[in-house]
Amino acid sequence: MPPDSAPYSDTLWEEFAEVDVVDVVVDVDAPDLQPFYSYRVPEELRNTLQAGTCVRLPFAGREALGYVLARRRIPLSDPLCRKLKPVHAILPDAVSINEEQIRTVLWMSERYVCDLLSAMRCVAPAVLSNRLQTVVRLQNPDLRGEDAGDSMARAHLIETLRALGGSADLETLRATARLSGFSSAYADLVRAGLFVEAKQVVRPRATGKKVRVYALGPAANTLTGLGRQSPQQQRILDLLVEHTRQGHGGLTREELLARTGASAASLRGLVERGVVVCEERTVWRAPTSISAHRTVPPELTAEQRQATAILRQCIESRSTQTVLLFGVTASGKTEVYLNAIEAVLQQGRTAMVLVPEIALTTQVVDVFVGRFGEQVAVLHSKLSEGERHDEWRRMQDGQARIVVGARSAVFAPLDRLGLIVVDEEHEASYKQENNPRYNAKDLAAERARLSGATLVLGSATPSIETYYASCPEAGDSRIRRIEMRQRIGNRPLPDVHVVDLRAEFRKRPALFSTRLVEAMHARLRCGQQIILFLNRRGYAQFVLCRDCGWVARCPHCAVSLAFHAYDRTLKCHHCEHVERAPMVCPDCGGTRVKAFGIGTEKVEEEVAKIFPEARVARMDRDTTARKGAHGRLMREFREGRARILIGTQMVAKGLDFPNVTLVGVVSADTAINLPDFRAAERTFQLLTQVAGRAGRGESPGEVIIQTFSPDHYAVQAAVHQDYAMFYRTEIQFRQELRYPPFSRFANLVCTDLEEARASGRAQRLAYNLRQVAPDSVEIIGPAPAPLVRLKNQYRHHVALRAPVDAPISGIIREALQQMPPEERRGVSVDIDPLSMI
DNA sequence: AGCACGCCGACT
DNA sequence: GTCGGCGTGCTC
Repeated sequence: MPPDSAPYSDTLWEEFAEVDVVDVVVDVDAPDLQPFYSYRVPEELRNTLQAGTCVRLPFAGREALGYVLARRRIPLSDPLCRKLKPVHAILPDAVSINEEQIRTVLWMSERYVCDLLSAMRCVAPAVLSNRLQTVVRLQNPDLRGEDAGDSMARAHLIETLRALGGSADLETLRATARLSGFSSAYADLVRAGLFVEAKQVVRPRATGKKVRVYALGPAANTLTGLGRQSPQQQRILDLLVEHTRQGHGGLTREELLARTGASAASLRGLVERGVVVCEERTVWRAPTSISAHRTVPPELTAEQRQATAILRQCIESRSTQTVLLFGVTASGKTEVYLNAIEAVLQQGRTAMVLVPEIALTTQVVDVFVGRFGEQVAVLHSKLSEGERHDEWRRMQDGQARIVVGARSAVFAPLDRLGLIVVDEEHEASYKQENNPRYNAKDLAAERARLSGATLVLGSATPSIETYYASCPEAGDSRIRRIEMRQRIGNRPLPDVHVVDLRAEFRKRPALFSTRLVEAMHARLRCGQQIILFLNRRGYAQFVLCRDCGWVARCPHCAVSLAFHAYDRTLKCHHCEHVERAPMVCPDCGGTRVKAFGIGTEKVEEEVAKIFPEARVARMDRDTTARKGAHGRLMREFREGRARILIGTQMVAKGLDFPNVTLVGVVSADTAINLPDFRAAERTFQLLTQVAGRAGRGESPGEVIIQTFSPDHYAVQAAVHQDYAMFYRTEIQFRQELRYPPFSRFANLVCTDLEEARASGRAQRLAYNLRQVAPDSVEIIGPAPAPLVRLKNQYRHHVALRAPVDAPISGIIREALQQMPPEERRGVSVDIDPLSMI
C-alpha cells in the first residue's frame, strides 16, 4: 500500500506501482490477433512516445511495425505486466495521426465490424505504407557454396546471394532462388551465422524537396529586439507573427518579400540579429497543376446569398448542424460551398469537400484550385503513393487547408475542421465496395461531430434517407434543409418528353424513336450539341445461339458475357475475363449466334448510320480506361469537335456543357426492374441528373426519355422534374414495406471457392444470428446471393432487417465471435448496404 | 533413443 | 504471417 503522508512519496510510490504502457495496433496480417497489444514505454522514449506515432516493436519472435492507439498507466499488480516487452523505437519521419483520427478508427471498427488494423489502413494509408523488410547479407564476401557443408539447398542459397551482390532483401532472395525447401535451408544458414539478417524500414517514396524558410527567432521575444525595426522589417515581423499565430510554419524568402514589399537586405538584417531564423523545411509538391488561374467570385443569386448566409451563420456559431443543400441542377451549389469555405478559412479552420470519384475531373478541381490556389490538396485514386503522401504532408503541415477528394479523402489529416461538404450526397460511390465497407457520408458525419464542423450534404436529388431526415412533418428534423429552386441566370428547366417504346415498337422497332431522331436532326442543324445516355456499356448484353440456346457465360462469375464489337470480344462486366467472340456456336457449331440487348457501342453504331456527318464521342469505361482519355474526350466535346456525346452514367453527372440542348435517354429501363427496393430511387436520380445536363447555356434544353414503363412514378417524376412528387410516392412505399429509412439492413456474404462451404458457413452464421438477435431483428436467409458466383468465389448470404435504433453492429459482432477465426475471415459484412447483389 | 515433418496455437 | 512446441512416425 502507498504511504499516505508525504506527497513526494506518493509520486515515488506511483513510479514503483505503475507501469507506463502504450496500446498498439500491430501491422501484421493474421486472422486471430487481438485488437491491440500493450508494450512498455522504455526510458528513452518517455518524452516522445504518444498516441498516433508509428513504432517498431517485437512481435511473435520478430520485429513488426505498429501504431500507438493510446498511452496509459497500469498497476504493477496487473498480470499483463509479466508479459510486457518494450517498444523498440519510434519510426523517424513517419507520418503520425492525430487524436481525432484515432477516434475515427475506433468508430469505424465498431460500426463496420472490422478489426482495428483494417480501419487503421483506411485512415492512415500514407502511414502504414511503411513496411518492415528483412535484409540478408553474407557473413563474409568470400563465402562459397561449398562452405555450406553437404546440403545442395544451402549451397544454392549462398551462390544465389553471391550472385545478387552478397546482400538482398529476403523476398528478392526467395524469388530468385526458387527453391522448394527455402525456409528451412535459409533458417539453417542464419543459425549457422553464415547469413546475417537486418531489419530495415521501407518508406513510401516521397517527392518532397527541401527549401529554406524564415520564421521568428529566439530574439524576437525580447523587447530590445523589437522597436528598433525599420518599417520594412516591421512588416516582415508582423507577417511572421500573424503566420505563427495561425499555427503555420515559416515562409520562404520569395513569399516574405513579395507579401511585404521589403528588400532582401532588411530580411538579412533581421536574421543577423537573430530576430528571424532561417531553417530547412521539406515542402511537399502538389500533384495538381496549380496552374489553374485564379478566378474571381461571381455575383451571387438571391438564393445563393440566402444559402450562404445560413451556412456562414452555422459556421460562425460553430454549430454542428447538418444541412441539406437541396438545389436543382445548375442552381450553383458549388459557389455556395466556396463561400462557406471562405468563412471557415477566416476562422483559421479547415474544410473538406467530398465529390463522387467520377466527378473528380479537372473541371471540378479547377474550380477549387482557381479560388484557393495552393491551399487546396486533391486526393483521388489515381495518385501515386508518393503524391498521396505529399498531399497528406501538405495538410498536416498546414500548407493545404482545404481538401477536395473522392470517398477516401474523408480520412484526410486536417486539423480544426470547420466544414465538411458531401456533394451529390445521393451518389452510391461514397460507399466502399470492399472491406471494410464504409460509407464516406457516415464517416463525414462522425468527423463533423468529433471536430465540431458543419456538415453540408448537397444534391438535386437527395437520397430518400437524407430527405426524410430533413422533414419536420415526419417528426424528424435532424437535418436542416435549404432549398434552391432557380437555375443560374433563371434558365428554365429543360422540357422533358417521354416516348412510349411499347407504342413505338408496334409501329417500327428501332433504337431511336422518330421523335428522338427528329429532335437530333433539329439540334445538329442549328449547331448545338447532344448527349445520348444509356447506362450499359458494350455492344450487346449477351450472345445466344439460336439453334441450341447456348449463351456465353463467364467462367469465373455467374453472369453472361457482354459482346464488345470494336475488338470482337466477350467481356465479363464483373471481373477481368475477356475472350474472343466465337464465329460459330462452340456447342452445336451453328452459325446463328446472335447478340441481344443494347449497349453504348450499338448506340454509337446506330448514330453513325443515321447521322454519318456528325462526329461522335463515346464515353464509358472502355473508352476512358487509359489515363488521360477521359480528359481528352471531354475536351473534344467541349471544344465542339464532337457533336454527339454517347455515354453511360459517366455523362449523367456534374458535366457542364453550355452548348448541349438535347439529352436523349436511349432506355430508362436498365435499372427500373431490378429486384432492389432502391431501383425506383436510382432511376429517378439518374434521369433527373442526366436531364440536368441540357440547357445549361443560353438556349433552352430538351430531354427525350425512351422507356417501356412510361407510367412508372420514377419516370413521371423525372419528366416533371419534381422531387417532391417522387418522394411522396417513394416514402409511402418504404413505410408500408418497412424499408429504410424505416428500418436498417445489413448484408453478410459468405464466400468460398467451394459452394458447399459457402452455404454451410451462411447456415451457421444465420443460426448464430438467430441466437443472439432480439425478436425485433429479422434474420433473412441464408440464401444464395443474387450473384451466386463472383471472381471464382461462391457467395451465400444472410441479411438482417432491424429497427433503426437496434445495435446492429453489436449483434453481428457477437454472432461472428462464435465462429472460428479462419471461418470469420470468409464473411464480408456490409452495414446499411446500398445493394444486396 | 534420436530426428524429420507437419499441424496447431500464440503472438503484449 | 511466422515461429516454436509438440505429436507422430520412421530409422539407427
